[in-house]
Amino acid sequence: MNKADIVDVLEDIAVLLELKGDNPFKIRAYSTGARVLETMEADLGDLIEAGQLSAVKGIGAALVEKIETLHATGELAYYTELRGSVAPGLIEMLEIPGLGGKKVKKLHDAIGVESIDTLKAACESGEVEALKGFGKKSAEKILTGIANRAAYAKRHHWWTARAVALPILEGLRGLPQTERAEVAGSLRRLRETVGDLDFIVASADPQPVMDWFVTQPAVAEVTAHGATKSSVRFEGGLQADLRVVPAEQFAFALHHFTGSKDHNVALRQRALARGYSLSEWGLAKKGEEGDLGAVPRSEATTRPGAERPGPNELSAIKTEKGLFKFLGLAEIPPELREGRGEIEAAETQKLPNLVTSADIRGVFHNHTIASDGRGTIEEMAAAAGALGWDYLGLADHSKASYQANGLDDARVLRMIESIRAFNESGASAVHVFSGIECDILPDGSLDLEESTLDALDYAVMSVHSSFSQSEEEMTARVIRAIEHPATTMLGHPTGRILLRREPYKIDLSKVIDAAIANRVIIEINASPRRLDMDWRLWRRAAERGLMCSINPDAHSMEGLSYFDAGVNIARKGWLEKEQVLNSRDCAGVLRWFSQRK
DNA sequence: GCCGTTTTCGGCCCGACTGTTTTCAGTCG
Repeated sequence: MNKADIVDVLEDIAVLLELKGDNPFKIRAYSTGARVLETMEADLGDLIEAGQLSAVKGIGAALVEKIETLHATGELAYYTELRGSVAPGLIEMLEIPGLGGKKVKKLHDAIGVESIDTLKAACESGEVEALKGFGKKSAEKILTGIANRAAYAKRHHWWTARAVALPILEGLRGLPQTERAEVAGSLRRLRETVGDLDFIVASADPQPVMDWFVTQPAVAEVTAHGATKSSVRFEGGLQADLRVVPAEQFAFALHHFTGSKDHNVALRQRALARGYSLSEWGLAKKGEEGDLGAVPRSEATTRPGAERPGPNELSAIKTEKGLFKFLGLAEIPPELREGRGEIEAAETQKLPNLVTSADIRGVFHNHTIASDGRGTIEEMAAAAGALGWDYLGLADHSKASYQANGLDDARVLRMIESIRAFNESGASAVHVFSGIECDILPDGSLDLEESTLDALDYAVMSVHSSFSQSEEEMTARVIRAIEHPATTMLGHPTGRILLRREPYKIDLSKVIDAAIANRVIIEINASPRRLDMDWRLWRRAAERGLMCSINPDAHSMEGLSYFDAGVNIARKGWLEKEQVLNSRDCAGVLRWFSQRK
């Protein structure tokens, strides 16, 4: 069994234990183990062979044994028994807001609820509200939760979430009571999809801010409305939390709610090692004798032996940068806070100098009316000029993409001529490169004649068919295309459509090796629905010499702006300017193209 | 179940909010 499947089993075990009402810390140990395994860079097989799995922090003797058994046999008696002892319908009940392991267990044990259907019936018959610990409101809330289950569980593309968040953020900043306002969470960390929005506001007068937030026209439902925290759900299902804090706590709250959880845990451990307890409230010095962690701050200050950082020490921390500095770290950009080595890098001044949108001088993978785009050469070039770019690459589909009106060899040659004429007309300061998005056919051969490909400035090779090939077939198919001398870059290497279509099966580590060996670029397809290749793979691949191109896959003039989403992914992948081809000027790009040929 | 400059037991992040209670448990992030 591979690593990803083992991660799933460990997560499953945690959920099942929760439903059985097991020790919460044991449950956490399984969740932690799953996360540690998932984010681990080393190869699991190698680690097991070397007997080093137990050296990984968070994986102890019991997990080592279970992971090794799963890796070797694909089965685990403990897991099988556990699954047999919990009604399968209980698991999905956890998706209903307000229901956790204990309440689900109680519903099951006390009134025999075994599925969402029987739960619905029990709410409607009054059985639930009669249960001790539940009441009329609980039953109503559960029914609402069941009715909206699909919308609640849904994640949203980063691009979409940002469009919802920005007007709210602007509104919050415009309120007279607001001193500072930011959006935190996965949106700020630039994750490819976002589950909910977290707004943090600094204000001495929270109530008007709360009231404004819950009465916005886009709000479909108010799920909490407290003194310092409110939660709403917007049309479309996106949920948002607002927290209002005093100005002196803003940096701590912003950091805390930006996450990720793994990053926060690591940073807290670092603070503890230095004698401080870190929370969204701030930093508190731990007492000399005994731990004051559970004591409210107001009491802690009056307790003998309790020490907090002096006023100078604390008031000096007004920004996240100040917080990191206090802990001996360089400022870690939000998009790197994923618990993947950023703290070690910040400690040793080895954080990357991340590529920015301003570094981008042009983009390569874009379509025109020649295939399935909406703009002409002239219109696309003008749009590129408006973005301040030096050049634009046009790469329409090839003929195998029949549904997209792909170009055959003759049409490609005519397109090259049109682009040459456009460049020579002097009508535009933007230089247009002639390219193609050429289909990789099921056997790994290319969809156009070699002489046609040679006449182009560059070629992007992509898979658009036979997605259901085996991993071996797909990997061999793509590598064959990478080895073709006409190949400049590989387009959307997994074919995934976020929240809609799974990636096809492919061994990307082999693909990356082949790309490096053949000096072929892999793109970050910047379409907000793709963001492929995934950010998690870039750091190691680029360190080993893989070149990136950030490509919006624009099918219209507006689509060019997607490059921003691609820059986000490059930043999450620790990429610097030098590792991104389209941060080079025209001459630099031409040099790369000519060296490949 | 994991961990250890508190090292084989006894902790494990912790505070806000809700709904049910009448002082708190459960959920959530």
